[in-house]
Amino acid sequence: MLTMKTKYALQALVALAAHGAGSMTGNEISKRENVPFKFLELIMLELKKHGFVTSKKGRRGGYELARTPQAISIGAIIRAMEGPLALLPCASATAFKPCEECPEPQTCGISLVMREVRDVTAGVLDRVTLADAVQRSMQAARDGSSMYQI
Amino acid sequence: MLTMKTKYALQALVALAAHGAGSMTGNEISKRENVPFKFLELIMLELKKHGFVTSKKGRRGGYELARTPQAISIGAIIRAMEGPLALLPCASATAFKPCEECPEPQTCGISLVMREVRDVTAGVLDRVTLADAVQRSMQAARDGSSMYQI
DNA sequence: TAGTTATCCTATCGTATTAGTAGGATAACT
DNA sequence: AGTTATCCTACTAATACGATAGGATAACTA
Repeated sequence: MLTMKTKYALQALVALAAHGAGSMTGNEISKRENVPFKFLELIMLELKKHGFVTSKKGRRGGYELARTPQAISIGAIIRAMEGPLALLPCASATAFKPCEECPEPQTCGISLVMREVRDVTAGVLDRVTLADAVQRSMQAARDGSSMYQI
Repeated sequence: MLTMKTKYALQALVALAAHGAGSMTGNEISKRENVPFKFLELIMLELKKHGFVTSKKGRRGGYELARTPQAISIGAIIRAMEGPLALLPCASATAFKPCEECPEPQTCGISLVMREVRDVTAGVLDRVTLADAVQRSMQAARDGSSMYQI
């Protein structure tokens, strides 16, 4: 399970992506996404340090995506906030660490299974971007509302 | 990331599967898998309550798989020890729970992405069994040793 | 039947993480 | 100068994690 921090980060970035060009203030994001304002501030700070957003202080300030929504993958966000995607350190591509109790890390069956899980997980998360998330959301809204339009 | 408890549980069950027919004592599993004995006891108790192993007390006692290794999936073990496989409650098939802050849970882009991740993750973990893990391990050992036999 | 061996069960504990909250410093705009 | 927004550090209550401890109970053996 993802932490609330990571979930809020995803919500904030998707909100910025959906908002299009221009910036949003912390207050706007907080209200739109129902995220506690002061907590959101910490998260935006972290997102800025990781290079996902830029910010401007003072009047007419706010946050903006540092890159296009097509260039930011969900996987990159989760990795930055949460750490590796893999279920075990010995199955991680980006942060591999053998289990010290494992006599044969190369032939450990559990590790082999977890590497397969990691590959399919990363396969989705590194391919899907903020733009995709926004688009899927709009598509689902269209599909849902069409039920009542027939 | 899985907790140590879940990882130890997987190690213990794979050890039992690899051991074949008959039982292993907590001591044997603990030594073979380098898991602290008293911690392992708690884990085996939990695995028993979840129906993965049976146990016998006293001399010639020990733990045994309750079903064949082919009939126990890695996913079932992880779910029992750790909870749902999904990254968010709103993306879980077995423990779905909408985000209370989400105005439109059906059309949330993040949720849609996470449901896709859940599906591919469960696709692997619910398909792969203890028997598969043991077999993959043996296969990897063969492949590895053959490098030195050419 | 006494002793040994193994699981069963409850309690405890130090550390780290999580999910925030608080309060002021700093920068930018009017 | 005043307002508005981000920046930064510190703090905190609650929970989870990774064990450890100690005795109760059941089963087998001599």
